[in-house]
Amino acid sequence: MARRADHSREELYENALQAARQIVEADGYRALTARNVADAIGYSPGTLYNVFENLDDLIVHLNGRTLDTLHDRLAPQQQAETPEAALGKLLDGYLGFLEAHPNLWNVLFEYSLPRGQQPPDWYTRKVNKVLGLLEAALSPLFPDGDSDATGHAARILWAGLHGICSLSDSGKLQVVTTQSVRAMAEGLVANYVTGLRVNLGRQ
Amino acid sequence: MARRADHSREELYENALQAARQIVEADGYRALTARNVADAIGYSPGTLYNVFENLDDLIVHLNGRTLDTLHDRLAPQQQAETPEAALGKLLDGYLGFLEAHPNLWNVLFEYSLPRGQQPPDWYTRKVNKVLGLLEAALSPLFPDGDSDATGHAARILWAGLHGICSLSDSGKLQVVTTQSVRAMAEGLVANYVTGLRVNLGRQ
DNA sequence: ACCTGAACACCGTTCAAGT
DNA sequence: ACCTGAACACCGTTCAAGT
Repeated sequence: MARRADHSREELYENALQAARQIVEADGYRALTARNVADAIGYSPGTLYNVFENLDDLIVHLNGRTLDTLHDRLAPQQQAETPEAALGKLLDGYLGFLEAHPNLWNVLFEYSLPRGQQPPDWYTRKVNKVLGLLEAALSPLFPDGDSDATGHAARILWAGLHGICSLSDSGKLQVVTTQSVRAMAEGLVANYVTGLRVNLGRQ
Repeated sequence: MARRADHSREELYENALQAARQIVEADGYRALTARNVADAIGYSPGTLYNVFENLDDLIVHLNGRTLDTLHDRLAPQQQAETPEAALGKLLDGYLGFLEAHPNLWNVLFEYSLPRGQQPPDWYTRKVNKVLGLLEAALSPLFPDGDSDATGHAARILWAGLHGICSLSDSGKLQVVTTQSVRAMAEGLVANYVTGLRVNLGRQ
């Protein structure tokens, strides 16, 4: 067999990522296998390893695109009078994204690189870009422009919200509470921000 | 081949769960396979399906034991003057458990039942028992004895802390922050509890 | 140079066949 | 009644062989 060159390397990359996305959206994370992606683009499994290092690498690229999509959805809703209002908009956008693309969100967070392995720099940059939106919303609470403290608070709040969303996604929340994800997220944000206001004013 | 009856059904159950625990502690979640457990107890894979419904069922039983261990570690440290002090002790205990048994903790939270499937009642009761410790710590903040509100707050805080621990466990936190898990958890608890105090007093 | 497809070393789960 | 072990339908990944 051999060299078909029906598609350039770039076309293969593009087709594979689009197929991966469709497979995930349609059938979830578990259906995202090398064989399924290869089938969908009409190539053998081996060919994928010509374009991607391995399946992990393909998933990181898919998740990179998901981060871009998420950022583009959240970025426009940035102007708001108060941190509370800005966070409310971001939360709406985030939960809206989760509802629109539950399986993509699931891969984004349920997948993790093998222990000890780090994502590429361009990937980390995309994560920080999304986190930047949260920092911008929180920054008025830190009037001395303490960007370190703002960044820390943003990451704590992000991680906290992630806990709510991920426990809900995996079904672990429904069995111990009747609260909705939205109610819990709003409860967390409201009290955390009040706490920040009070404790920052105090010092 | 055939009936050995070297071990009763109860002994097989016990041996399998102990082997599962050892495999997880030594080599992590991924090493927990039916074949590995069967090997470890000296039986064939098929025998496991005589004792457990399937591998999911075995994992739920393992996680049930982990929940018991966690509860027994957290329960003794219950008397404290303030909610803040009580939460500090619980947090210490929880992070201590995580450090002592990272792989068991990982299975407890990374594993989830197939979509739509619910854990057995006895399992949910164990989860709620641990959550009860958190409720007890928070309850002084709700002087009118509003157990619904206490339960909601406990579950929000628990989910938030879970987000921090799980993002850290999967390596997603280290690449975007230099904060320690403990610092983030303390930051979340401190501000959330301050927020609760202020917002509950206000209404 | 590129692609194939068989191969390797694994999975969870089932079940006919044995004692 | 209990246990085995081969079998089925899958995995990710590699690589000799082909064009």
